This record gives sequence, C-alpha cells and structure tokens, in this order.
Amino acid sequence: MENEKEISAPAADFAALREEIATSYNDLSNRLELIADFALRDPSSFALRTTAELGEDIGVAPSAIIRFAKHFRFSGFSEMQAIFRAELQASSSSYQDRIKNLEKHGAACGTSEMTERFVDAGIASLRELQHSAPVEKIEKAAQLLADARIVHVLAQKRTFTAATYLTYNLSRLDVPANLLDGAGGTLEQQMTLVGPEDTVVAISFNPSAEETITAFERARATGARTIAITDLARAPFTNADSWFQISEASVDGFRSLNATISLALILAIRAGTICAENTQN
Amino acid sequence: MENEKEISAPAADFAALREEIATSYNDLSNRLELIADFALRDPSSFALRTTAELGEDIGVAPSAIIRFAKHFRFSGFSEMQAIFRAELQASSSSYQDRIKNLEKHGAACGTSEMTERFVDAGIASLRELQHSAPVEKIEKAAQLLADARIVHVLAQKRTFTAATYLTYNLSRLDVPANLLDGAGGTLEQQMTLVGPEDTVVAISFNPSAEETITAFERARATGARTIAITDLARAPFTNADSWFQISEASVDGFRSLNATISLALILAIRAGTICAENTQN
DNA sequence: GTCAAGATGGAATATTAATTCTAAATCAGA
DNA sequence: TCTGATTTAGAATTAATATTCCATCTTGAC
Repeated sequence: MENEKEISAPAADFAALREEIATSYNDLSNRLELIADFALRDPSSFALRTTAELGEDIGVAPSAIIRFAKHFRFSGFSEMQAIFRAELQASSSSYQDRIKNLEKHGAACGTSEMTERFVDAGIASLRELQHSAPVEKIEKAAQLLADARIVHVLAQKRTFTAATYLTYNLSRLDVPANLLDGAGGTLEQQMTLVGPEDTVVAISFNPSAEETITAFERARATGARTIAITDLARAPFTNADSWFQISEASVDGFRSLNATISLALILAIRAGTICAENTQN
Repeated sequence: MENEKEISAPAADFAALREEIATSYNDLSNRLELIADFALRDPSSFALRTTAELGEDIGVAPSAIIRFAKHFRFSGFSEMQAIFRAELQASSSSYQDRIKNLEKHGAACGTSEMTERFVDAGIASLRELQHSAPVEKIEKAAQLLADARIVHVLAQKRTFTAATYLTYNLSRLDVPANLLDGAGGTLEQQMTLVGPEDTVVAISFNPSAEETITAFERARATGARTIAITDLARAPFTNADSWFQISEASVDGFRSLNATISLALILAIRAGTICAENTQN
C-alpha cells in the first residue's frame, strides 16, 4: 500500500513524456533504448502503427514495445500510444484550418488556393517526369554530356533559370560547362565558342525564343552534339541527338519548373558520375 | 463477372478521396451525408478514432461508418481509415525528418533509383512548403515586394537559380526587380543601388556565401526592407522583416530547389496582384 | 393506402491487436 | 567459471474493434 502510493503517474502529455524518454537512456536496456530512439525520431509512426509493425521497423519483439510503455508506468502500449495520438492530432490543427479555408473560400482564399494549386501542379509534374525521362534517355543524354569537350547550356527567359542550375551543377561535378546567357546581346558571339566536340543543351518551352532556335540550329550545323529539353515535340528540338519532352503544369498562365530543374539535376549528377568513372579508368 | 470488372478501385490517396466525398453528396443517404461532413471537417479524428467513438460523435451507428466506407468502394472502414492515417502522418510535424531521411540513403545505385529519389524528395519539399509558407507570411512578404521602389534579389551559387526565377517573374508582372548577380565581382558596387525605399530578397541556404551575408546586412543598414528565404533559422536572416524557412531535401549532397522556386513564383504572383490592385485604386 | 426498395441499428460473429506469461538467453558481479 | 538477476522472444490468451447479417424502419412511387 505504501509502495503503491509512491509510484508516480505516467506522463500526462507528449512534452513531458518526450522529456522523460530523452533523459532516461541510462535506465534503459538495449532493446528499450532502441525503442526510445524510434519513438523520439518518428512519433507519428508510434502514434499510428501496431506493436507488430513497430517491432518490425525497430528490430525488436512486439512485447518489447509493451515493456517500454510499462517502464514509463503506463498500463500498456495503448495508454502510451494515446499520448502520441493526442499530440499527432494537435499538430495537425493547422492542416484542418487549411481545409476549412479551402471549403469556405475565405478571406485569403486566393493565396491559400494558389499555394495549393502550385504544390499540386508541382507534384503532378514530378510524377510525370518518371515517365518522360526513362533511364535509357537519361543515360544517353548523360553520356553526351560526359563526352563533351565543353557543355554549353542555352536558354532564354523563363527556362534560363533551369539553365543556370544545370550549368552550376555540371561545373560542381567537374563537367566543363558554359552558360550561353546572351549577356549584352552577345548570344551569336558566344556561339562561336561552340565546336564539333562540344555538346549543346537547349532548354526551351513553346513558344521558343527566336534566338534560342537560331542558336540551336547553328550548334547542329557546327557538328556539336545536341540535347533538347522541351514541352512540345517540335522541330527543331526533335532533331537533337537526345531530347526530352517535359510536362510543366501552369497555373493562371505561370509555369512552374519543378520537373525541368529536377531533370537538370539528375542529368548533371549522372554525367558527373560517368566522368568520374572515365577518369578512374 | 462483367459487372465486377466495371467497379473501379477506391481512391488511392487523400486528395482524391476528399474530392470524391465532396462531390458525392447527391448520392448519399442521410446518415452517410452526416459522416461525409464529419470526415471532411475533422479528418484527423477519422484517422485516429474507432468506429464506435466516431459513431457516437457523429450520431450514427458504427455500422453506418462501415457502410460509408463501402459506399466509396473500400473493403471496410479499416481500409478507408488507412488513407486518412497516411495523410495525417504525411502532414505531421515530423515531416521534415522524412525529408532528412531521404538524404541519408545516398549512393545513387542507379539512374532509375536516383530519379525516384529526386521525384520523392521534390514532392516531399512541396508538401512541406504548405506548412512553412502560410498565407499570412506570403501576404506580408508580397506586400513588402509590392510596396518597394525596386525589389533587389540577392543570391549566390546554388540559390542563384531561384533568384533569376523570382526576378524574371516579378519583372513579368510589372514589379520592378533587379537581380544582384555579382557579375564581374561587382556585388558591392551593385549594392549602392539599394536604397531605403527598396526591398531586398535574400535567398540563401546554409552554409551561406559570405558575400550574401555582407550584402544582406548592408541592405538592412541602408534601411531597405528585407525578406529572407533560408533553410535554417539563423541570424542574420531571421532579422529580416519577413523570412521563410524552407526544407529542400538533397540527394548525394545535391540539393533540389522545388519548394524554393515554387515559393518564389507564388510570391511574385501575389506581389504582382497587389501592385495591379494598387494601380486600379 | 400499399408495396417494394433502400436505409438503419444493433446483436452476433470475425478479425486484429494488445497483453500476459514463461522458458530461455544474456548480463554482471563475485 | 558460476550464480543470481535481468532481459528477451514468442506462444497463448485476452481484449478491443471491425464487420456481417438481418429484422425493422423509412421513403417514395403508384
């Protein structure tokens, strides 16, 4: 009876429980320590998963999860899990507010809805990239980049952003890259640097800037290898040695660039990897 | 057999399910309509509670919850609830940890897997953007952009890409914007253009380029309003008039820019909208 | 008013997951 | 090395929850 009076209650909320777990490592057996790590690292899984699933993820027996909860004076896992669940539900309140705002079309509905639409559009573009950029195409293009004396990246206006990104990342990976940015109206002069041992990457969405088309055709005439990233299967870009048709959804006339920059990054990395392998051999 | 082939699969994710529920009211009986209301209003309870608890909260029999799930072609409530649970977990505050976990499994084993990783990382970043860029913050920053005599956009190296994008889109929307690109090592000279009636946007991820920090602090000293887009809540960017903390997952040390460029676009559009409204009034 | 179809609630049943218990394994100290 | 204490895994048991089934109620058409 006396002993029972002295045993304190389990933590009443997540903050207290998290603190108690974090300061209890010296008191925990090996298995319980693994569980503590997991509970603090991924509390939402702790909130939602069964003891069997958690046990498998952590690498312990399900009964160890129960023992963990009892170590912290809960009657069982269910009582401890309720703390994690309450926390998970509380942390989702901003999400509920966002849902309500969407339903109501409330005060700042324009901005909230616009964010939602751009996020959804970006996600859709990224998912589509998995289809439009299959491995063989990436490998072929990356090989063209890796084999080049210099990679020249050509883009104007909105796709210029993707071009700076590709150039920057190629350079970081020791793939010689030059941004054909047309500074001071000098795109034509910049093109004189392009030779037949080079690769030119044109990034252009319909409607294409006239300078981009001209420069691309000049590159082909020079004998350089060419890669095109475009949204429509249109000449002259379909004449490239390697080309990608990318879907970038737009919202209210503004086109995002999620798929394009992700592809640019993937190509740069793969080209850099190939170059590194070639250097070793 | 023919009939069974025509019955479509249940919604695969929360967005699709939410849409289907919201557009199905005419097909629902009285009780199922009550449940639909509740599911859309309080999805986290739907994720976490038992059919008995939900039935009591809603004022229907537990079996009505089952019938609701079957109406939407799920085998039962448990299968439907799993959709709500996945969404709840995805929206929880531990989401940033998931982004970081994506980083850990480096070593691009193959191009196919690398593409998958970047797509997943991009999607994760975009979803996180919904939390890290709430409406109030976007509105405040957009107002600072719209009110500026000139918006100067400051970024170096990898975030330079996002800066070109923001500047381009602001300009398209008739918001006067100047890219502080440091061409020819002239960032310090470019900063002399910045005055107290301007707004400076710094886009910088840790570790920040020294020039970016210096230029940002100079902008503040000049009296310009400042906006920072950064990955860590660190001075000096937390001293900005408005700042965003963005999670961008990286793979093999290469950081994508999906959330950052999407935020840039959203800000540009909102600023352009505000300017257009101000011009009308 | 009648009747058929659909909706409904709740008891019975089935399924799933938590919990208990115990033999075996492991650890730590003498 | 031995012994006692502690930890552990997993089978058996229990508890909790989902699901099914069907009698009853409700609704709408004729």
